Amino acid sequence: MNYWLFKSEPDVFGIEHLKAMPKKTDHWDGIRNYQARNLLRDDIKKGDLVFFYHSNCKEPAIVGIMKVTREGYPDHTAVDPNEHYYDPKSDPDNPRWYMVDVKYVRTFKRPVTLQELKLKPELDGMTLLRRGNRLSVMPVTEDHWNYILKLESEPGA
DNA sequence: GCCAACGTTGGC
DNA sequence: GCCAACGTTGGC
Repeated sequence: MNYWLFKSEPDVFGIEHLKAMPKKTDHWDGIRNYQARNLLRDDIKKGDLVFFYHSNCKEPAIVGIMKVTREGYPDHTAVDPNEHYYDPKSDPDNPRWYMVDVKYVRTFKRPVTLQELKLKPELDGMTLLRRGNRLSVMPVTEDHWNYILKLESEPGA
């Protein structure tokens, strides 16, 4: 079992949106970055746990946990011209982009903010904190995962 | 295959 | 709204 972190803009699709979906489940579509695509296609497995991260907002933070319920399969929004993330170069017979299904597990007792994460020497080297990092799907080590859960249980920063 | 131009991400 | 970082595109 592995751990991951997915970014999403709360104004577009936040953790509350996922919670409100039928079966609290949705597909994580729209990823158009090859490195992230490879993770979705090859490495992210059913049962893996994922931090839900709110990006590009007032208070960037890890806000909860979801679980992978279906492993990588072609992202159909890439071949639909009506979709915002339509990619005209993606061939329906040779899918370029992949997605997984995720299910809402729980919302954190409090958001663990980016600002707070940056202060912790225990999290040095975490992909999310790397300068200039723009990956929207990334791995989280087990140590970092457990440490962040511990932070959640402590009083706010 | 190099690299400048351009577009996007995302924190601040 | 600014801008640094970085991925992608396309001319050569």
